[in-house]
Amino acid sequence: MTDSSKPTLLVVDGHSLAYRAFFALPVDNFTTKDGQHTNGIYGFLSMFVNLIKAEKPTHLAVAFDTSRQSFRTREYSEYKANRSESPAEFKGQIPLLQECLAAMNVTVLTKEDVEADDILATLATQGAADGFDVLVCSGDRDTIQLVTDDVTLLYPSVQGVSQLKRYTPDAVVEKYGLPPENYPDIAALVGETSDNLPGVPKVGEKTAVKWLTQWGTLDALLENADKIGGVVGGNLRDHLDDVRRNRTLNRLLRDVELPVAPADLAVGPIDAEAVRDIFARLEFRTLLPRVFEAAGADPAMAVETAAPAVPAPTAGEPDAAGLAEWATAQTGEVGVSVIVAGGFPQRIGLASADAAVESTWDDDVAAALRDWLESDAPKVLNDAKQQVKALRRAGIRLGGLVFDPLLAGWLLRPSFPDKSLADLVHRYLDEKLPESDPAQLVPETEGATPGQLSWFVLRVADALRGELPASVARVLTEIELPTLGTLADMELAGVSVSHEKLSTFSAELGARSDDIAQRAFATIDREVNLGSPKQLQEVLFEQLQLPKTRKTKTGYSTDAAVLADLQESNPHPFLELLLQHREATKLRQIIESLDTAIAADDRIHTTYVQTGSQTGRLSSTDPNLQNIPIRNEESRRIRAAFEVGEGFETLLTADYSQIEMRIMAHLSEDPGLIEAFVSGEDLHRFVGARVFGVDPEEVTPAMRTKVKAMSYGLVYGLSAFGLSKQLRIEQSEAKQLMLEYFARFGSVRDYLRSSVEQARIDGFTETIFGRRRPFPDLASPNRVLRENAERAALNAPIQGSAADIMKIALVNIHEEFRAQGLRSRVLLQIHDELVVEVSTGEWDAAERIVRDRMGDAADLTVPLEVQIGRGGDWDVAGH
DNA sequence: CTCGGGACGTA
DNA sequence: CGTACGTCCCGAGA
Repeated sequence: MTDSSKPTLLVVDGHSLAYRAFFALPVDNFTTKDGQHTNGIYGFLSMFVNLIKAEKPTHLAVAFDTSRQSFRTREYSEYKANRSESPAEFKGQIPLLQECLAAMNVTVLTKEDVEADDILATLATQGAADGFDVLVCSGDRDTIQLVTDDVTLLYPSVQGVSQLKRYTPDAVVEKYGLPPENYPDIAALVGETSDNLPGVPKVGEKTAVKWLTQWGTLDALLENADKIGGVVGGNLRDHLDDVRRNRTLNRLLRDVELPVAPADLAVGPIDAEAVRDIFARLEFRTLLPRVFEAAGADPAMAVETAAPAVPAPTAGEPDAAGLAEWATAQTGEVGVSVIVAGGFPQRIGLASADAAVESTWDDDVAAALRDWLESDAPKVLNDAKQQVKALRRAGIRLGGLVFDPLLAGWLLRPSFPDKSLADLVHRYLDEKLPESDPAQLVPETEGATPGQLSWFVLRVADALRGELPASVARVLTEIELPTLGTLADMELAGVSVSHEKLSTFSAELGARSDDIAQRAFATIDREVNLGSPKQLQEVLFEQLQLPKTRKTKTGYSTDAAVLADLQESNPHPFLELLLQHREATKLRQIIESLDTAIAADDRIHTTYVQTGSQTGRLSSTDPNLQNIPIRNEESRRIRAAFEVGEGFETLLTADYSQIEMRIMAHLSEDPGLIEAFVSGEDLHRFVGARVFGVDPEEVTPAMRTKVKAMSYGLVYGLSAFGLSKQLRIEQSEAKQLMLEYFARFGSVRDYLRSSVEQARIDGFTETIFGRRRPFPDLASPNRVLRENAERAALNAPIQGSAADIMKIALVNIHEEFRAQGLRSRVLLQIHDELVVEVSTGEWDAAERIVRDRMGDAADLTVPLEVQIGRGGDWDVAGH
């Protein structure tokens, strides 16, 4: 037991423990979707938090080796020379582990020319002298020499890093028969295979201990080596130098110069935001609460963030007139927070830099504030869309929205969208937003009031503005904020969907999938759950003995591509039926989820997540209307259920043709590609003619398919391997195709190469309009990670520019419809397509506006071509 | 009950 | 060994 009155210093050898974890944990279970291996990090941290929870250290440090070179390798070049190079998969984890520790506010120590254990020895020695109870945690047996009454060693057992054995002086004596300070003598005699330090042949621990007990010290033993008989005595005499060398090398340095003393290592509060970020990157989920728990278990490690330096102003509660008076008197920006309940405003709070007011929302407040809310007076709202929607339901169209911290935060860091004001307050103000605990009936802490929220919103906005590069600030002001208002209207409008059409189709599919299932069961003489990949694997690979397919984390793949391959090589009726069953049930699921999403107004109101992608695209949820099937004839019946609403004349669909290839032509300035688009010829026919050296009319469908796949693949960073797989052609042919392609469109290759190179230099990519996306992994030593980043970086400016263009077009169309007093409205955006509900008599005007505003949304070196369709439902309109 | 994985729909 | 998303179901673990 440690003396509870003394502070406890815990020092850990990060390298050796992470290395053990690396081999103990299966890498398959610890790889991020990007391919970063995390088993060493996970295993170390898991052990580490358990250790903190159990030992509750007051002071803490983790030491790492800097390299394999140290003073020991200089003294004895063979030192550790038998160790194979540690795998690259492990090395790449060390910087990330150090990042985790930094986020947890744990001091990380390294020093050139010494090993981690020397740092531990130094800290342990100083700590004991300074009155600490010291815990040393290392996987290197040499640290046994550090054990004293004040220093306890925690050593991982053979079971792995989760079990730690405690070495006190008594425990050392019990295990080795000698006190800790003699352990290096034993080790010097026996040798240490893992350090490539050979000892005396045939001498093990037993003999070493016997000798040392007999002679008292190693020196005495070595001096009297000639008195020892037998073969082992001879061996000892032959290896005296080895033993002396071993003893020199296994003595840990206790006087390494360090930038810190034990007292400087006091455990501090963890940086909750940073921990969340790095853990999210590493895809650690279960570990996150454990870290917080371990941190919370000790007040010294508690997650705490400073209270605001200046407390939030107490919000006044004037009456409706007073509220309006306060608002109109403001000359600067005003923070606004509308508390929404059931889709309508419930409370509203306003704040300036030093004052706040708030009120419950009622008709009087709405009437009093309407003019100001609708005016251009500058306002800042966080996550404004839902508040804008609530106000519109209450008959007020918010004006003067100049900033939204949530959007700004996403533009700065699209890979970690901060989800709430609290996240933003923490990250950008380093303060804690007062929040009441919803789990408590009577909350201990008061949450911020609407007026105070608004005050925080304003301050976060200021902090964010300071970080936004000018080009990104323009994207916010000119693209994102106007888009926000447009999306609010689109969501409120919703799209009319026929319950009848859906339910008829669903019933058909239900009957069909049951029938298919029965027939499938008949072919294998038993019933299984066709929706269970696990049960399917049993059927396919055990019962039917089909050849094993692509490996997955949990076994072998049974996806559609794999099943199609199997059907070709090993035909079996079950395979075809399974595919049909998948198709029918998938469609049915989509239909059912759409059906349940139809609201009381017979329309579906999706939610567009403006911060939902890393490239600048929107995403759509509850339900997702951006993935409604279209690829086969039957699935289009789903689109047919999306109808023009009552009181409107028709649906209009408008989509950009080949917008990404056009952006590629613009960015690469490739003369051939530009000519293709300017000529107005079918793109793939034109490209095919160039690549295959024939006239455009001689391009066969097969040739067209190939160049089409090639062109689209370019935008994604497709390899020859991928191209060959997709086209089911030889890799050599795919390679040849790429060579021919680039021979004719060389600037495309130049552009793609240089854009990734520029991103490597800048650390980010940029769209035509200045939207940025950071790519830290372009510099990663991990090849998988780096190459993934390269493909994403290749794609980001193209996909992102397309997203920018569509947003600009969408906003312009929406605003022109309103400016011209049309009832027609945009309902849906599906990345490069818009669905518009056209009011009676407005077709010509609407069609012209859509075509023009999509066509002139960006000024590229190639024209933006738009295809328009018309019909009473989405299926017809989309043709 | 939550969570990860597999599968699959779209651009 | 092709970018960007969201949703469903299953099965494992709490």
